[in-house]
Amino acid sequence: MSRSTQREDHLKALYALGGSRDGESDWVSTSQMAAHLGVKPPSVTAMVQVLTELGWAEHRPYHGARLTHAGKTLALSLVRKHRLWETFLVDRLGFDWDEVHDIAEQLEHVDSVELVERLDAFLGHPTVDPHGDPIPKHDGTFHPRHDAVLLAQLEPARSCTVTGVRGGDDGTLSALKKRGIGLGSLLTDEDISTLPAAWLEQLWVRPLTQTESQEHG
Amino acid sequence: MSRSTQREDHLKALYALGGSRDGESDWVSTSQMAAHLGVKPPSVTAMVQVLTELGWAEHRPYHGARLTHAGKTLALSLVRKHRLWETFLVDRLGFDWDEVHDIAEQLEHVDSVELVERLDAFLGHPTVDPHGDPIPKHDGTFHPRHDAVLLAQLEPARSCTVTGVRGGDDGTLSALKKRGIGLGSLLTDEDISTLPAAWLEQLWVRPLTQTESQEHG
DNA sequence: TGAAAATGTTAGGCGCGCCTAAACATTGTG
DNA sequence: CACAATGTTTAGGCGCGCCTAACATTTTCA
Repeated sequence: MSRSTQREDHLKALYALGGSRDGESDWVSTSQMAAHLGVKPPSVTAMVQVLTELGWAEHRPYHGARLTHAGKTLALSLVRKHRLWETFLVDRLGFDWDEVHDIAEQLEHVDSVELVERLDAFLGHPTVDPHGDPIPKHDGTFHPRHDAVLLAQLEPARSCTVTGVRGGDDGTLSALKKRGIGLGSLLTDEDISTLPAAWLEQLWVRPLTQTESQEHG
Repeated sequence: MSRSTQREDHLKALYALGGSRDGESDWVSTSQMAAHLGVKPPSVTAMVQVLTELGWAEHRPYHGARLTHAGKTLALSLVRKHRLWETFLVDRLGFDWDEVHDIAEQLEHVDSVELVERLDAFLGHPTVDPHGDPIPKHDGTFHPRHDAVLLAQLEPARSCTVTGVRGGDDGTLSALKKRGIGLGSLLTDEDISTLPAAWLEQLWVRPLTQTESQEHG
């Protein structure tokens, strides 16, 4: 039962840095986690040992740490909470998508299963959050992005729509907002060539089908 | 700027136990606060000293503590947050009024002025929470209960409507719910005589006007 | 009034999560 | 194969918020 905000944050870091794929999570170094969490490596080592005792992670000294199945389940429930709250903040309270991360970070640590489920229902069981990231279901399953590729991998001379933003630090998000780019935005071939190169690796997009391309002229 | 959940909780306790009246707050003993917070008196003494250094309370050793003006303002903003979240939980998420206290307790510590103001607007600037307690405005002002008296002080043979519940521990609230009593419930003279005596000191009610009495037969 | 009871504060210790400094492993290179 | 460079863990210390035990003050009432 022992949770606490810090444990949860370390768990999330472990998931964010190594747990994305199906099946086994990847090994993550303590310094990676430390950088991600804004903390020094020894602090992470200590916390990872706690997570290990709780059965949520395993730790191979000098090699790294990774989530157990139980840890991954828990991490997914945190991601779920985070993304539901972000959806609430943007869809219902009218925040911009670049303002909500820090607030959701705090809200996600509120401890009440009932609250999450009611929030989910209130929002109409959304499947993606305002950044286009999929929202895990209560049972931990979720649909990874389908159809989507990173802009950098898009075949040349192809238009697309924006379906998500990777990473999602507030700086990038507000820069995108300034250029009028949001979820669902249409990017033509010419648009794309004017974008900062860094964004090519950050924007998830779905190529337009033939029909769609014609609709948009 | 230094806040933290514990400081906030002690501030709220100080307000709840002594700060209700207009003008000066009452002196509150450390053991009263300790009982209220589920903590031992020495812990309160220590925290009260911190609050004093921050300018939010003053402490007369062996006599008690009370809020400064600044402390009261801060406490009111916490009360505001708490009651807005309770309103959200009941009105929007469909919780019963006896289920929301603990959750609101956590939500109220989320730190974002913008969030509170947007929530307030989203809820339509409510003036009372689901327990009938007034919600302070952003500037700290609020309308204390008007027209309302405790049931125990109601003149005999008078019907009334329920406008609030004092204290509001979950036990009482769920007992009230079981008897079908909520905000706005009509209590006739006969109804009242069947209620547990303890409730007479807990229910805020507004006596029915002559006209209203006739409408209800 | 003045001793006993009740109440409040100070002293000292503990767990948590963080830090720095120092010791230790791992890896790559001469 | 030794050794330097890099990365990781252990050792030891700190602040916060809590505790118990010991000490101080106020209140009560014989």
